[in-house]
Parts: sequence; structure tokens; C-alpha cells
Amino acid sequence: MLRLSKKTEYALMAVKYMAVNQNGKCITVKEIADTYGISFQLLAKLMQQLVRNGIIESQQGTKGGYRLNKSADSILLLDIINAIEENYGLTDCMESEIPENGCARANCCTIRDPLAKVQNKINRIFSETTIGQIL
Amino acid sequence: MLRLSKKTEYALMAVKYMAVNQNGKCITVKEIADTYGISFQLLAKLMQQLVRNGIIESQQGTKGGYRLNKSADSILLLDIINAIEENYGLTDCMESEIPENGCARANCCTIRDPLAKVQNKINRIFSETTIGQIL
DNA sequence: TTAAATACGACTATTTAAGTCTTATATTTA
DNA sequence: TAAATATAAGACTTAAATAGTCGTATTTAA
Ligand code: SF4
Ligand code: SF4
Repeated sequence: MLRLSKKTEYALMAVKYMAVNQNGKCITVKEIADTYGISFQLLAKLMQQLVRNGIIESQQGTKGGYRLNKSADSILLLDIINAIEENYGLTDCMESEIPENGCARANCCTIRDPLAKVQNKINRIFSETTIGQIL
Repeated sequence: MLRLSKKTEYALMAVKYMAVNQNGKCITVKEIADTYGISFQLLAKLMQQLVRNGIIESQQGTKGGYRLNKSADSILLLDIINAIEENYGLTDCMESEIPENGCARANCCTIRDPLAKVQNKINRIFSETTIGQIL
């Protein structure tokens, strides 16, 4: 299917929203979830993942929320994919988390290396695209 | 997850196998399935899809099998993806089968157009990669 | 006419994605 | 300091897509 997960779409929308609408102030999960009709609980957890990956920072408590941790131009599409997509990669054997294989067919596989080259090209596209570009 | 389906991997292996091993003669599903440990029934249906998409041709009956319908260099990775991946596209709104949307959030979505550009770049990669290149 | 192959639709099982529930913690403000 | 508002986080459930199976029909060479 080669599809971006909905989680990644939501995270992208949220980061773009923050880039456009934050002006020093914090932005709450509720505000973003309401704007796009995203489940609050689901988006909340995505925001937490973005914090853990250093893309945004949080402020707890009343008047709390989130804001970008760096400029929109320095946030890559690949950063968000890596933060949110669980097993990113064209094939099982290319998951960034597990450099070693995990595929029973690895010994007889004739397409692994060619696909790895394709994967590199795709990664390049994702790292050439920044949030700044999609504003 | 952004993963190629196993079906597409199998189809790629099969097409590459045919490119390497056919010399005029037909190649059976069984031969390919046994070589790579792929389910015979599953691969058989993939081969049929490749026939319908004009990538290979079939010969029924005893001594039957499949052979490539064109040169390895003129078979694009994108051809095989389009033949096998059911809903190819980065997002629900980009499925090649349904040019029109199918997404409830389309009205408020701020990432559709930027992602469409990324999709085009990915399509370019897939159409620049041929079976000839991965031999 | 038999054996070896493809053709194809319906079905099942497994895995992944998507969303929900619950409880805990931090922080501002009345 | 209590109440209100926000994030933090793990367990759980549901829905959808992927992967694989089964059964039967058809084609064709020997
Ligand atoms: S080794 Fe080959 S079959 Fe296994 S996951 Fe990688 S590409 Fe696919
Ligand atoms: S319109 Fe936006 S939310 Fe809907 S599928 Fe396309 S990118 Fe995703």
C-alpha cells in the first residue's frame, strides 16, 4: 500500500499548525484536534512522541501546551516519519530500528540490495522536504 | 509503515527470476515458488495479475508457464507496484484508482498538496528503476 | 484420456493501524 | 491550598489491511 499512517498525517498537520499559529504562546492538543477533527487522545500521544524526538517542547499545567523546538525550516519530513512511523522501511529487512534482518528469506533474496538503493532515494526525498516548505 | 507488500516483493523476485532464467522457455510458478519458499497459490495469483497488466505472458497446459512480455529494461518498478499494490499512494486521497478523494478531512486538510508533490517524486523514483537495473 | 500446468473466486487467519479508557503528574490561578 | 487545566503514559479494544488457503474449472502437450 506504501501508505503514510494516519498518525503521521496528524503529526504533520499538528506541526504545520504550530508553525503557522504559535507566536511565542503555547498551543494545546485540544485546539489542534478540534481544528482538524482528530481524536484528542490519539493526537496527545503523537505530541508526546514528537517531544521525545526533540521536534517540539511541552509546557505542562494550566496555560500549558506545545511549541516548536526549532525553526520550521530545520524540521524535516523524515524527522516526523522517524518519530511516528513504527516500522519505517520498504521491507522488513530495512527497519531503521533493526539493522539486522528479521527475514527468513534473506539468504535466497535477490531484491534486497536493489531495494535498499531505492530506499535511500526515498529517504533523500523525505529529508529534502521540510516543514518550512509545506507552509 | 510505508512498506512494500510481500506480494510486491514476490512479484519482483519472480520477474527478476524470469529475466535471468528464461531462455525462450516457459518458467512455472512452482519453480519460482520453490526457489524462494513462496506460497504456490499466492504466487500463482500474482503471476495472473502480472499477465493482466501486460508484464508477462502465460502458456497454459502441460509444458506451460510464464515468460516476460517485454525486455527487462522496459519493465519499470512502478509497473509492478501498480499491478500488485492494491491501494498505492502516500495517503487515502492519492489512490491511483480513485482520483477523487474519499477522505472526510479533505476540506480542512493542509497537507494534501505538499504530500502530492512528494508522491510525484516517489513515483519518479519508481519509474526510473527498471528490472534491468536490478539484475 | 491423462497429467501438468494456469485461472479465478471465495474464504480464513494473522498482523497492523487506529482509536479508546484510565490513571497519574505538573502548573497556574482563584 | 484547592480547583481547574493541561500534559504523560500504559493497557486495552476495534477496525482494516495483509497474507495465505481452499476448491474448482480450464487449457494443452504427450
Ligand atoms: S531480505 Fe528480501 S524478502 Fe526479506 S524482507 Fe528483505 S527484501 Fe524482503
Ligand atoms: S485529504 Fe489530507 S487528511 Fe485526507 S487523506 Fe489526503 S492528506 Fe490525508
